[in-house]
Amino acid sequence: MRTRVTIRDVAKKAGVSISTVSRVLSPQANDYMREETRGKVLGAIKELDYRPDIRAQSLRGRGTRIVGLVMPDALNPFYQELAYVLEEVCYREKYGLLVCSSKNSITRELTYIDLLESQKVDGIIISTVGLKEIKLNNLVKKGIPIILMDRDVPGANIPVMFTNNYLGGCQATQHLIDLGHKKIACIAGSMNTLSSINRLKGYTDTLQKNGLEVDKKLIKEGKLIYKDGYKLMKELARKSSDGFTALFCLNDLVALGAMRAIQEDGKNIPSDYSIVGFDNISLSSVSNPPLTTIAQPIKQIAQGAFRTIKRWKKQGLLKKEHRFWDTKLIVRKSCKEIN
Amino acid sequence: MRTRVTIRDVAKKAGVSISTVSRVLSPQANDYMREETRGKVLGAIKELDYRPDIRAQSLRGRGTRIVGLVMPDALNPFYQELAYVLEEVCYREKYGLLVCSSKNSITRELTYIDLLESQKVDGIIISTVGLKEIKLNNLVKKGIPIILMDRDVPGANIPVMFTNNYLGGCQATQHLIDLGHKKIACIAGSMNTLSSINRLKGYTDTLQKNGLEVDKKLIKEGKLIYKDGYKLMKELARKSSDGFTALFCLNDLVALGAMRAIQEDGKNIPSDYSIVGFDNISLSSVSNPPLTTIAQPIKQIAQGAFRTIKRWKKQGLLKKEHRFWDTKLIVRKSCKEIN
DNA sequence: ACGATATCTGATATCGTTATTATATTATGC
DNA sequence: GCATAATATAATAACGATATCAGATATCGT
Repeated sequence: MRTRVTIRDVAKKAGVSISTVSRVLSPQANDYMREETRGKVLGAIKELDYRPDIRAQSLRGRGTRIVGLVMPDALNPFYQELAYVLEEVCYREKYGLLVCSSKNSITRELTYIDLLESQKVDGIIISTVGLKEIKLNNLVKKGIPIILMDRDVPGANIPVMFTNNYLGGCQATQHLIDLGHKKIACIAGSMNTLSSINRLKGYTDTLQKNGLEVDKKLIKEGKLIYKDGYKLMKELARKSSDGFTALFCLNDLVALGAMRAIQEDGKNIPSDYSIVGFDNISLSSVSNPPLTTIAQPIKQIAQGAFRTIKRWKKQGLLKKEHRFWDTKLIVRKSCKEIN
Repeated sequence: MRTRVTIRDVAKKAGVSISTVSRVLSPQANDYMREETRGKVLGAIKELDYRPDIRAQSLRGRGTRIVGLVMPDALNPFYQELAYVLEEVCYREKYGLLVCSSKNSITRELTYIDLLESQKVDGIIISTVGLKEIKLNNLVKKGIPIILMDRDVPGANIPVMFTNNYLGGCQATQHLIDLGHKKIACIAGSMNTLSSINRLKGYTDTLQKNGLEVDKKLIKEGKLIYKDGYKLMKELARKSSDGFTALFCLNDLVALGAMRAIQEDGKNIPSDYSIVGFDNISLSSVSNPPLTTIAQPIKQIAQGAFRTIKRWKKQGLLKKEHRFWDTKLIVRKSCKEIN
């Protein structure tokens, strides 16, 4: 087993000093070098198939070229797709992405933060379950850029990337109203996250703005998973006396669960119920019928988070940076006009 | 902005030398230490909220505690679930998982290998698109454990973790035969991967073993994605003169696409067609009807790969290690007995 | 009380790189 | 031809940790 190739081996083979090799690897300002020397070095690098050791580089003040992504639920297609686009962003800049799922456990989240801290990652992007202000500020003090997604932590001076969930809730509801629906039910998340609260507020505000009544009986709370969508839709349908004709689901998974429940009962979508989801997960475009939904700006969030990290590393944290990106209505086949 | 906390700061605060701190951090054999001293050090560590720098540790010969996962398609639920269980395995051992999706591009794959090499990861787990023997052996010579999944590369002395795809094909087909089906169609992948070939071979062999004819017209090839499942099922149904009653799909995504096509044509599952998929992705348990499928041993693959890496690092590569794990039939509601 | 051994801690070289500083070589101006 | 500047390379000290070796103190037997 040949041993590891280091900058020393390259220098030896090229017949120059390690400084010269380093100069080829990472040129400084005002660095002169003969083309011939540079050629010799590049030749040796190629011949030995040498790769600089990022750990060693980073010890000398360069970054580790790793960012950590901490998400609460790696089985949720929305986060999977977020991870996917973030990976793409990282790839383009030759960064590695370390994915961590906290599984909604605070302990796990903290353990992962520890790990990322030890790895001295260049930044952490997190949709946090339970990080507190002090912990966050400590991380910042230690020089680790950290970006929040979707959830702000009051008192912490940390950038946050937000989806404009309120707008999404409005868009979904308005779409249904525009199609003539007057009784619109809603399957919501448990009301402990800001994103759920804002989507629901978009829903209720839009109803009221259009002179429609908000009927508490038509709002069901649960976890934003397939199973709960199924279960809660069954509950809603049981009291069909309420006679709603449309349904806004706080995410696509829930919408798909609800669709399943509806179809199981022999009803049709969109003839009997119009449905709008949220997230625009890839599944929603191949469901039966394809689901009308609200697309989250995941590309913008991923790019925004990554760029903020790079800027932060370079120039320090400038000011509290809260960024909102707008959602977009994606019309497919799960809604129908009525009168 | 407070600067980074290092072992030096801890030593200073505890009033000991950095050697002593290091001894607390990573005890050697025959290391003695007074409880009092150890306590002082631990106190200082806690007070300063110190985390050892893995980069520096790894420079001194310890690992980086990172493994890289390279997969061809991060949008395929099967790989997503594989990544999920692998992350769990890593988490338990306090390793980080760097996920890389090659998107079926050889260039991307190579770029990622470069990145992982530079990061000096402790191991690479890869379902490769196009790595060649030389490249692999070079990695090994450089001391980077690499584990293949699903695809062997002839000539390379690299451990491979296999799903027993042949068995899976047999189990699926036998299940349908046991239910009385005589004409069983198959939607296969494009025949350039070993796993597809073996699943299909399981299918044909099992048909023959049971005295049934292999009808080429009932075998459709395509990509193993939802869309192709939909499309190919439509093609199969068009020539309904062939009169098949059951369908084996080479993965669940394809099966779900086929189900959609069947239901769109007003037919029922399992009354009109019995269907078996492959992979047991989480989606398959919530489809309508829930899909009978073949579960891949992803936990075993993930654990096997990880453990092999650790063993390799410790003891070197012992011998060519090809491991097969068996699939398992998961019976749900997409198949029906006929006579 | 002395040396031998056991127990505890510190000084230092090292890992693979880069940044700073120093040194060597060539070119330029007068 | 000689000082000066411009160009090109090398020597060396860090970065943050660990492992080796050496030094200091405590314990013990005789």
